[in-house]
Amino acid sequence: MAARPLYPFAEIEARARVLWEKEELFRARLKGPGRKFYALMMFPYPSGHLHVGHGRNYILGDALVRHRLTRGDRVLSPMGWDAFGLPAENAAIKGGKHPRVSTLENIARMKEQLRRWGCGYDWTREIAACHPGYYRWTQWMFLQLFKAGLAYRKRAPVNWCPSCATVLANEQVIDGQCERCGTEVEPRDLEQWFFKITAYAQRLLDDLGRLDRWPDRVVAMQRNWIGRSEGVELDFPLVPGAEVVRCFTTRPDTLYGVTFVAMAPEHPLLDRVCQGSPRGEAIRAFAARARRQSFLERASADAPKEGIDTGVKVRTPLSDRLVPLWVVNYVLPEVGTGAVMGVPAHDERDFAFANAHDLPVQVVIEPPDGVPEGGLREAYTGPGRQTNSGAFDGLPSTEGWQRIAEESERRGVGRRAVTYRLRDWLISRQRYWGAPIPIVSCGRCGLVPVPEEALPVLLPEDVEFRPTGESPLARSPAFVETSCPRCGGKARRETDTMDTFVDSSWYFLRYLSPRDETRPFDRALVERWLPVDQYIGGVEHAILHLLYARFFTKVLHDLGHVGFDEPFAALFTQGLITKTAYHCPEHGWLAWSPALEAHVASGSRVCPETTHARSAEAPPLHVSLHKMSKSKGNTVAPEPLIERFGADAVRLYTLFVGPPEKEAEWDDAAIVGQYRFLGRVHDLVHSLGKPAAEGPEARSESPSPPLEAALRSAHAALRSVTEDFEEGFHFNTAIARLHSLFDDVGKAAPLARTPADRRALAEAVRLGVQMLAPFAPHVAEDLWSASGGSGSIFRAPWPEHDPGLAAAREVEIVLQVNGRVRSRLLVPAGAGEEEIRARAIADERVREWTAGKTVAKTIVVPGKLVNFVVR
RNA sequence: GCGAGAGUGGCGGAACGGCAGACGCGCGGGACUUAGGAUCCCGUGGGGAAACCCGUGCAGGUUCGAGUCCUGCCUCUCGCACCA
Repeated sequence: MAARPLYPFAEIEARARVLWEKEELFRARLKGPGRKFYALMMFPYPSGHLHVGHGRNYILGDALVRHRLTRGDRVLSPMGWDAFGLPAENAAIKGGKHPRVSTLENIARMKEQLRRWGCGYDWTREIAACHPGYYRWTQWMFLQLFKAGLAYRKRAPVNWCPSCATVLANEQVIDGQCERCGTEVEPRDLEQWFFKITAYAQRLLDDLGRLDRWPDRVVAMQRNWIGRSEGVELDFPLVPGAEVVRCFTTRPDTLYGVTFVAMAPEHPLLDRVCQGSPRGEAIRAFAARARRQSFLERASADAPKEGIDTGVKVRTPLSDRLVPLWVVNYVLPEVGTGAVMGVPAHDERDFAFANAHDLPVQVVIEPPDGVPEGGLREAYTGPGRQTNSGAFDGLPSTEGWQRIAEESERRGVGRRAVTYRLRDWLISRQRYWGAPIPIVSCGRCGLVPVPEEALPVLLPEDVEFRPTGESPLARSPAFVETSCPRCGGKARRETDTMDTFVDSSWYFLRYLSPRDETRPFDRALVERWLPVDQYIGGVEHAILHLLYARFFTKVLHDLGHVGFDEPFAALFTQGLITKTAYHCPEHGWLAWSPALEAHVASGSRVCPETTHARSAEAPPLHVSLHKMSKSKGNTVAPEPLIERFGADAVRLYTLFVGPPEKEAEWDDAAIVGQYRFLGRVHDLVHSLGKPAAEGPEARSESPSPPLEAALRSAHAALRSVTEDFEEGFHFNTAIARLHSLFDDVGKAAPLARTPADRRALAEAVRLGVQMLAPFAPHVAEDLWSASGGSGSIFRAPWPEHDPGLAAAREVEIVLQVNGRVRSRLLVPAGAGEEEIRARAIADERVREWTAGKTVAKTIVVPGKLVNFVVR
């Protein structure tokens, strides 16, 4: 039974939507007077339904955009769809619809959701990554990188997800599992396409320093991810032999402590080593076994450190000793040079390995407390004085570091080097629903790029979606068989598609000219509108998407396509919305339902899925907070809430739930508070109606104290709410102020008697409604016209606060004795120190507390407090 | 281990070094109702009859005054991680 609504939000919201559409409120004016403001919200993947967690992003951005509109800025707030990707294809495999069909349906549904939330965009600029008019230019981007030598193909050990039947980028592997389906990832050697993002590692790192309007957290994560380390490459010659094993180290100061050298089982010198060793076969067998382990297994901290002594020796540079060469599982081919020098005394891993395999420990950095009796019990990794280090003895290790690096360079046995953790970006996917890589493979000409004028390379419609490890495109002869653009001979198309992160690495450029069929973007417009003034999105994209978009922008800059090299001037990452999720060891994640919630609230920890007799021993429910996700069944759909409380109340609650950069726990029940508030405001403003025409006395006379107080409250609120829009976006406190303001106004309203009173009241109401508008835009339109405003409230300029009114007329001074509040005093706002002191001393309560004691000191903070220090 | 952040009522959360707990939920009481899980009003950190006292993860420190600043811990969250 639907209770009668507190106010007719359904009609009000429908009317407001019509007004905004008629007014074309969000239509961007790309040229003309006024400051430009490019507000960008990360475009969503069209999964089918937005939940309230997504809403936080869009509502925050919408409030910001609406505020900017009232500031007279030329706002560009576009929206689009990150529409390629695995889920649509997986759905097709399950026997459903073609990915194109399901994607378009999802887009339509989600667009309507955004509309119902009241989020406004310039829909004339809508883009979808799966549209040929878009992916044509994604392919164009690929060609630019290819021509610049930044896209290349190579056989490489890659992360393979057996369930999704595709390779994954390093970034898509979480704890050794596929980020999408959770299946354990396997290592495989495959021909793959890469973007050479490592060529930009240093610049991506350096330019982080310019991103002063990005969250520190995100900058730190990117820095971490790029993972620069400075060190020295040292050459260890095989003895006998001409080859050298090259080791990268960040601790050249420990060179004299090397007691073995360890290399990865994938190391290119492995064959050569096996030939020179009587144990060749055993080494080969060990290496083959180690290679089958996943990188995760080998790289995890508690994995057993296995290795085999090759019997081959290498000569250490400078220190000139013969040490054994080992092949070990814990050295990875992709890191550094794929070989490390082993210094058990000063490296924890080497210490553990040396202990397990009886290798000597040679101390070369003196710990501050000396070496304990009986040798080191653990590796000493701190700084100290060089010892047992030949000519370098006695130096502090920091200096030893430099001197050994210099000496190795001078003798040609080493060189300073920088390595990065960042790997090249693997962009090929053996899947259908993505942009085809625009390359043709010709027996005579090799890999030939598709000419730009021949783009797009269209995705064929009729393919089978069974995942086999090969792209579905490979099974479409009409797609595969083609002619070489260079020699005209028979050729085959590349059948892999691009990682969807490629699509999203440049979309912010396309919004400026979304329908342009002649070029990817309009340079003149892009130069005028980029970088994005405010980017808003989830912190989950702190590394991947943002790093790739920065990379693309730098590449486009270097190739002369744009004049800037950072795409996003300011970034705001909002915190996740979490909700309690229920998990049962037997039944997995249980979909949330009111019944389940009640079940758990009743104190039961027994899984409700188990209804039969043995339910007493049924597995218990685990209840914990989780990010909203479909797989955990704890998503909250906005529709029922909008139905019951209206979009404005849901918006207010979403913003009110906590500071936007922090995680917040969703609670449906708490929305009612915002709903009640809006109901009160609605009734209040409608009961006051339109202000009558003022006589001259309304201006000249001053309002009575309660009305003046309400007006002062409005101006004070305006000052602080305006500040919230300038930085931080802490709309939770802004909304709290509006609660208080309308409370004050509601109490003062019945006391209005004179024309001056009514004028003050009308102004307080008008300011309150204007401040409310960005957060609760629909009802604000209604209140605007009910209180005499004309046209859309978003066409009215954001008000300026009156500093005289925003400051209180009287202030309360706290009177302390020894730091404890004992009394209070009301003084005029501008009261000076002497006046306050005199009145404070005269205060009766103060006299009681200071009686018989000596006042040692009196602190007076005008406008704040007086503190008497007594003994 | 490295990096970032957070610990405040029953809950979400407020507090330029200056009245701790704004605002909201919940809860208690009342009003209005045939009725209420609607709405409105009042109350709501703990102790105490009161005066007052105690309270912001723990231990110190600076200060007239510390949730806030400093030192050292503890716990939790997030990111990275045998990274050579």
